[in-house]
Amino acid sequence: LRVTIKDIAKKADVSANTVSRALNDRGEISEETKQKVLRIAKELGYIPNSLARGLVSRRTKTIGVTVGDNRNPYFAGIVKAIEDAARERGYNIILCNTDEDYDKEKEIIRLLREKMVDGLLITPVDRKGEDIRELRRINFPFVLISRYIDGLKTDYVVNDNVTGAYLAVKCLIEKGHRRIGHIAGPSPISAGTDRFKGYEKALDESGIEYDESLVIWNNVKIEDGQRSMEELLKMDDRPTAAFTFSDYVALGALRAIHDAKLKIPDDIALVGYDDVEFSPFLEVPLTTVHQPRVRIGEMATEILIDKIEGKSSGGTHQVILQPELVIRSSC
Amino acid sequence: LRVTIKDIAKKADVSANTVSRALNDRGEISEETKQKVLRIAKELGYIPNSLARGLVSRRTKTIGVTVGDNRNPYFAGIVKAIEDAARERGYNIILCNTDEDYDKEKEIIRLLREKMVDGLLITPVDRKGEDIRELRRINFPFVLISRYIDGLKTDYVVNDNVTGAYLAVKCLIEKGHRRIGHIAGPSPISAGTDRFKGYEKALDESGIEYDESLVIWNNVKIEDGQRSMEELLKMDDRPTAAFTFSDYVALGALRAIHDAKLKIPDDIALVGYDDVEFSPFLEVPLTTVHQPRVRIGEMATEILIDKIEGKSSGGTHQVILQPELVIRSSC
DNA sequence: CTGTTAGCGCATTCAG
DNA sequence: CTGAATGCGCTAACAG
Repeated sequence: LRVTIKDIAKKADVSANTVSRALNDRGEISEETKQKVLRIAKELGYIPNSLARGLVSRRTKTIGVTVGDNRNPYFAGIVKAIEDAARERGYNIILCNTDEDYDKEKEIIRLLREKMVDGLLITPVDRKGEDIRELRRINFPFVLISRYIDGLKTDYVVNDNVTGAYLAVKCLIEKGHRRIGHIAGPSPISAGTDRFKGYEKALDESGIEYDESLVIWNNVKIEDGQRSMEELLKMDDRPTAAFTFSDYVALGALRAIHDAKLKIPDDIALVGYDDVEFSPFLEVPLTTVHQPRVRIGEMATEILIDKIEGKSSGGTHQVILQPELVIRSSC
Repeated sequence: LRVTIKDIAKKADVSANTVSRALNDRGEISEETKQKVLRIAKELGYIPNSLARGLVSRRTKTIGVTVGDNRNPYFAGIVKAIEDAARERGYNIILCNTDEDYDKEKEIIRLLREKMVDGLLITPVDRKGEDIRELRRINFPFVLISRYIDGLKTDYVVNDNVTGAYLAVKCLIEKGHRRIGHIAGPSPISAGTDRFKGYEKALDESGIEYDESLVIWNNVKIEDGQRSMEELLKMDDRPTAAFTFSDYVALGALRAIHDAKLKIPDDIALVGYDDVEFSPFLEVPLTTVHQPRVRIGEMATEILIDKIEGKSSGGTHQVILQPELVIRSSC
C-alpha cells in the first residue's frame, strides 16, 4: 500500500540504507545519488513511517497533554500555547481530558506511555498523585502545569494561588463585605486548596471569622457553579459577596444570580479567577485574577522538551508566576 | 530500559510468543501459563509498546484532529466531544490548530500521516482543499467537520449555514433594520461564504439592496472582530445592526461597541453564530444561532471510527444539521 | 561512497 | 497447547 524506502531503493537501484541516508541527509553519500533518491521519493509520494522510525530511535516527537476540560477557556488557552510551542520544535500533542477524575488520569497516563510519548504535560487532579510520583520514580520526563504534588520535587509551572485568592478576597473586604462565600474548586487539587487558603488568609487578616457553611467545594463545571451559588443564595443569612474558583465556574454563578433577579455588585459582589477571554464582556465585567496562559504553556513546553532532548540545564524547574488582580465592575 | 515481552518470556520460562498470546488473550493457551505470564507481567510493570504493535497491526488507535483554533469555544466544545467519543472507543487524538492557514493545514496533514494516525477529523480551511482531495483520492479515512470542500463527495458533519445566517439576519430585518453590517468569516472557508449567502438572501428577500461596503471579510480572532466593528462604526452612514461570523468574533465587536460608548441593541443591534457557553452571559445576552457541538463531534467521530474499523454501512455520510435561532436581547 | 547485516518490540504464520 | 521463524519500516554498525 504505502510506499517505503524499499520501494524507492528498488526504483533507484540502490540499497534501502542509501535511501535512508539520502532522506535524512546523514552519513556520506554522493550528491548525485542523493538527488536521484530524493527525486524518486518525491515522484512516488513517499511519506516516512514514524512508527518504524520511533521504534529504533526511541523518539516519537509527540508529547501527551492532560487537562481537566479543554472547554474551560483557561485550559484552552494553555493548550493552544502548548500546541504552538510544541509544533515550533517539531512535536505534536495528544490531548486528553481528565474531567478531574483520578482514575481517568491514571488510565490516560498509562495509555500515553503505551503510545510512547516522549514526555508529559500534566495538570494533576490530586495532590497526592501516586501516579505522578511513580513517573518521577522511573524518571519519565514530565512537567506539571498549574498544580503541584505535595512534597514532590519535580518540574512545574504554576501561579501563586494563595496570593491570587488573597488579593481577590481582600478586594471584596475592602469594599465592606464581611460575609463572603467561596465557590471552591475540588479539595484534592492543589489550586483548589491554595485558593481556599488565600480566602481564609484574607478573612483572618481582617478579623472576619471563618464560616464553614459559606464554602462549597468541588466546583469545576458551569453547572457546579450554578448549583453552588443557588445554595449560597438560599441561605438565611446569605453572603453579600462570593469568590469563585474560576471564571468558567463564575458563569454558572452568574446564571443563578440572574435567575434570582439579583444585581451585581449591589445585591451580591463577585470575583473570579483566571481572567479569560469573556470575563471583560460579561453582563457585569468580572473582577478576577489574571494568569498569563501563553507564558505558562510556553514555559512548560520548553522545559519539557529541553529535558526530553537532554538540553536541560540541570536541576528542577519550579516556576511560580505572580498573579495579578484585575479590577472590573463585579465588585 | 523498558520491560518487553522478551523479559517476561525469560522470567516465565516460556517463549515470547506465548507471552504475546497471554497478554492479548488470543490463540490457544492453557489457563495456567496464562495466569503465570500475566502475573509476571504485572510484577515487572510491563507496558506494551504501541509503536511495535502498530508497525505490524497497521493500526495506531489514534486519530488526528485539526481545528482553526481550539480557544474558540465552538471548536473547544467539538474537540471535547471528539475526545470523549474517541476514548470511549479506545482512540486518542492528536490535536492541531491550523490558524486557518492553508499551508499549515497541508503540513499538519502530512505530519499526521507520518505518525500513522488511523484517520483524520478535519475542519478544512479552504473550499478548494487540494490536500483534502488528495486524501480522498488515496482513500485515506477522514471526516470533515463544520465545513465542506466544493464538489467533493465525501463524509462530513456540518450545519446548514445558509439557513442559520438567513434566520439571524431576518431577525434583524424584522426588528426594522435596513442597514446591516456583516463581520464575515474568511471567504475561502465554506462556512464563511455560506453565512454570507444567508445574509444576502435575507436582504434580497426583503428588498434591501446589497451594499458591499457593509461586509468585512476574514474575521476569525477576537481582535479581527474588534477591528472590523470599528471600521463599521466609523462609516458615515453606519449600520444600525451587525451579524458576526461567530460568537467568538462578536466578543471583539462588543469591545469596539463598548469603546465607542454605544448601546446594544438601541445604537447597534448584534447577532452572532454558534451559541457558545458565554453568549447568554454577555453585557447584553447575545442573540445567536445554535449548533449542537456535542452531537457534531460525536457523530463525526463515530462515522470516522466505523470507517476505520470497516464497520461503515457503506456510502458517504453527509450530515447536515439544522441550526436554530436563539433570540436573546442583543437584537 | 555504498551495500550487507542486524535489531527495535511485537504479532502472525507454521511446525511440532 | 507451545516454540521457532519471519517480517512490519527503518536506522545503525560494520564491511567493502
